[in-house]
Amino acid sequence: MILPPTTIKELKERAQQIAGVTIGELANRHQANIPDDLKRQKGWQGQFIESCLGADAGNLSEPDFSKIGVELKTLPIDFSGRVVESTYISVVNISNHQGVTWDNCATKHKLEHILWVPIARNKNEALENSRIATPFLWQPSEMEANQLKQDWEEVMDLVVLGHLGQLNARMGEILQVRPKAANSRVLTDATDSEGNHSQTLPRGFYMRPQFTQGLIDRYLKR
DNA sequence: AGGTGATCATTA
DNA sequence: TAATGATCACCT
Repeated sequence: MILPPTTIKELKERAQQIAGVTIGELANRHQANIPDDLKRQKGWQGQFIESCLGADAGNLSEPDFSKIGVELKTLPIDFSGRVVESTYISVVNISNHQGVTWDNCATKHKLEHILWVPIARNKNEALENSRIATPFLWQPSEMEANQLKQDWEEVMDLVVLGHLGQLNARMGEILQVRPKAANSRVLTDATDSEGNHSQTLPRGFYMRPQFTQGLIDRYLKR
């Protein structure tokens, strides 16, 4: 176990130490085994980087580095710097949203300060050849923060009104809503538009690749 | 069951 | 081929 960083500076220094390193080299340093692929261990890279940097929030709905309020996100890119996937942020609270506002929700807290760890890989190439690019700390600008809030509130307004059928992945400029469950048969409790109990597929908030591509372009390129 | 970490796989 | 919908592993 690696102790959690107690300052932003300490986290920065740790992040800098993995810049440019391949997953294979990092696994050697930590005497960790690398899976053959991610088909059955989709979160392996993210959890591996977490353990390397000392994330301590476990599966609490709080930022990974609890003492300094920083969330860690690995960001898959290809070797030309293209973002290849969306970024999961948090669950959409469908069944227990009473009293939850943008300002007190876990989604906002996670988005307030993120350490992005871009990891480049070629599809169909061994995971050990993935290479960590330069990690960077990011905080939303005022405009970005406003847009994030708007995206979140549009979704939660539908949830509060019980208009769950209107939730879809086309909503949202930065954040979108997509299924987040073990499979499509999983159900979570909900309330429909007439106030009756119902059930629906659990959803999560994801950052659109177009947005994270903008971050990569800003931070990783000149 | 519902969070965390996400990527896979099919559709449009 | 980008985007949507589906899925996998681990943890509490």
